Amino acid sequence: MSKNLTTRSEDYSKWYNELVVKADLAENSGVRGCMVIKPYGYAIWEKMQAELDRKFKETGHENAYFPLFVPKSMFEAEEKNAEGFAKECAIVTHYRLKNDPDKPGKLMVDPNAKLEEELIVRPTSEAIIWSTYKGWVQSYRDLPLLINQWANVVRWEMRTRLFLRTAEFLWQEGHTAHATKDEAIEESEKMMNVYADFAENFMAIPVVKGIKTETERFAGAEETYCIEALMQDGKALQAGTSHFLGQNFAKAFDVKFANAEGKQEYVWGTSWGVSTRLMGALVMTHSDDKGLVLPPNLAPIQVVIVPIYKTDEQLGEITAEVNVLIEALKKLNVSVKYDSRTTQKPGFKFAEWELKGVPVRIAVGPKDLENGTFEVARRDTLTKEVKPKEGMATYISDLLVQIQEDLFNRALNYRDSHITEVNNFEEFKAVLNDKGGFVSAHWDGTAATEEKIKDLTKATIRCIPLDRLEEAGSCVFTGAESKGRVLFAKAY
RNA sequence: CGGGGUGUAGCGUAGCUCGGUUAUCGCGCCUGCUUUGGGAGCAGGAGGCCGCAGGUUCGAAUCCUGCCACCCCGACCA
Repeated sequence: MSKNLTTRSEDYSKWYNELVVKADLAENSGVRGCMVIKPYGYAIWEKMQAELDRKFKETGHENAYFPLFVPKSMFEAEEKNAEGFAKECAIVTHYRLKNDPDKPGKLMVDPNAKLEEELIVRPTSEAIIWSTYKGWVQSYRDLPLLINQWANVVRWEMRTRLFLRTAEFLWQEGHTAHATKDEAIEESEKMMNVYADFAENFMAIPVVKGIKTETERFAGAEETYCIEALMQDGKALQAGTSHFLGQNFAKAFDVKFANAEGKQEYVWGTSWGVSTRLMGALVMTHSDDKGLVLPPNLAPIQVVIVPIYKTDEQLGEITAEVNVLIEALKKLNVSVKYDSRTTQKPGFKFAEWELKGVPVRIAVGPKDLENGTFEVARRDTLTKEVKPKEGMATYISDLLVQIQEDLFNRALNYRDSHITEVNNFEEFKAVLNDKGGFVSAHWDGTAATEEKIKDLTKATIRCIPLDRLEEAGSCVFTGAESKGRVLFAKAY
């Protein structure tokens, strides 16, 4: 395996390869850039799912499921969208194998089982969902339609990258239909905000909210809202998108409704999604050279307790003490694991749980039994302190809150100190190469300039920040008139 | 698809230029004893179609041909 995700470390490839495999996060299956997500990694994904699902329900959405296969004719109905994804589709052309007469024991595609019409393995589900919506919407009373789907999708990328760009990935995709343009725009913005809140408060990943330029916009959308995060190596990562689709899909799939006056109108649409890519963002935002660092809100195991003992008798005493603490922690909804394995030594366990990113480790040994204490270690700061056992559960519970906050603030400081305003192209290139991060610069608003800058520097416009100052300026590249600064960066 | 590289035990590797006993070393794994407050030590042990298929040769991990897979750099992209 090769270098995949990065931290601050310059020599990241080696430790990360170790990490991914040993941390049980995932292993590259080696099949067309697909990814096996191992149990520990999947537990993280499940926590993300649960939190997102809660937020979606809270904002009035329901889950549903649509087919994996999309008939080609249906796929191509919305032309821009189809064109945008055409180059990365897996296609089903046959439905049967048969014994190969030339190679005993081997199978071959049965040429007689060719499909009349090819099936596209969904790279995204707009087509199949909008073709379904046609039958679900007749009246303004049927609107809005607020649906989310948890699914896998396939995008046959030429080059893949663990977590960030795998051929198959897991995601959620929301698809909504509305009676008015304003309502649809409001929905897209709302979901962008849901994502931003999730990234920042749950994953402790600070993000910039913004809109994409026309070049970077989702194929088939009128406007793409996004959240952009900054990784520890200075590269940007698109962490989530929310699209205002206008009436493009409604027109392509003929989704109309009768308004209160009985007049037929096309509905207005949105779609929005986040994927397992967020797990890559998680690693690249918080991890260090000892392995993962998980924010407490996201950690499947928040606290691990490691006993240190010489005899079975000691272990018994320690376990009795630990059980009291575990009960108290559980009452405070802290997820705790007692690592009582007799097959590994304490030092080994310390290293292993650090690799897995467990936020807090508690060690208990004979000394602690004697003194009535526990040793508490933080994963994020790698600091240790000895604390009295009285009030330990509450202390830990508060500490988890503190760690969550500290992780976010640390990432935020890093991000904020890596947004650099530049006013000429020399400076632009220098900052990009020497410092990295976001470069905030004036842009003349043309795709041509965006393209040229990309060719010269590999930096793209990550977004036009929603909170940007509207000010007159001159484009960093052409000197032409600009209405405000945009964020450039090299991106994943 | 273009350019470069690599395939040897679960993982990481030496050997290949210049063919020659039983394929090297480390990690991991198994057994035993001693250990246990930061990835233990010693002793013993198991584990290999040397990517696949042909060819050259008395003899191939090594030379030749073809194929396959993976990685890196580009183009593409969440």
